[in-house]
Amino acid sequence: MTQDPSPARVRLRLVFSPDFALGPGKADLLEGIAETGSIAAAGRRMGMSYKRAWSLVESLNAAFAAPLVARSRGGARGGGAALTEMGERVLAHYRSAQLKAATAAKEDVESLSRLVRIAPQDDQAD
Amino acid sequence: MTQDPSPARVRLRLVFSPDFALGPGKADLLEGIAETGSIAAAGRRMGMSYKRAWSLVESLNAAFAAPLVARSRGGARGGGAALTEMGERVLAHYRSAQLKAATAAKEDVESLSRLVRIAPQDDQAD
DNA sequence: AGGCGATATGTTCCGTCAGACATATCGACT
DNA sequence: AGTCGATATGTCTGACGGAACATATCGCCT
Repeated sequence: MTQDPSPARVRLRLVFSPDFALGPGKADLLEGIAETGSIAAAGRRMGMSYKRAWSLVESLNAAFAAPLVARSRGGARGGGAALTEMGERVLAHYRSAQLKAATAAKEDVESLSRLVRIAPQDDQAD
Repeated sequence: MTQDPSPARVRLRLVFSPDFALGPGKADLLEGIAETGSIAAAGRRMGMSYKRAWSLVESLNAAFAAPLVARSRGGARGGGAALTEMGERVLAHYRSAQLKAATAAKEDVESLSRLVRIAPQDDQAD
């Protein structure tokens, strides 16, 4: 009883300035880069064009005190990208914030989900 | 010391389905309707076209088990709109979720804000 | 009856953003 | 030297969304 089919996903967006915000998109991209070691691969994995992935990395690197993603060109396997220490820290903090926020809001979100007409959701797009 | 100029605003977006989500925009609109008693006035107040405000109300009313906004046409002052009991509940739950989430994520968000290059923000648009 | 002010709804137009293509460049390795 | 695979960057075009504009409708009040 009291089934919880899908209490709605909670998306957290941190708005630092009118020109820069950190949300699920950039966070997932950072995670993808950490795991694949490549901007292109991370982008492909989440169905994003290389161009878009690259521009997101640009804005991330420009927004923080130090670059989050270290890129290298050429070489044996063409090149690659990896998170810097700063990148790891930013990602970790975002994930932490996300988890804490979702946990804290859980009660209210579940209440809201019960008021929604239906709410069928399958994949976790974006 | 340790001034907290602007630890970034936390925006909460509740995604119920691929077709419907509840975020700051709709929440503020609901609040505006509750305060002004009019869709048009609420829209104007937040620099939004009447058409857009109206369509947001449409989607809100369609998404929940019962309408959130009761509208009336004609009459002494032309008509108006007000939140239903369901509307009040939804708004209250969203505000509560927002507050709890922001509080829970405060630590991490402040840490992130300290890592950002600058972060000047003035008004609270959108 | 006519006016007023707000809801209701359609149409048109335009700026923006994202995707698709197209290259250029780099550097270790064979 | 040439290949390979990834980063780096520019151009163009189509789709989407929002703004602007235009009406229609409703119902209390004067």
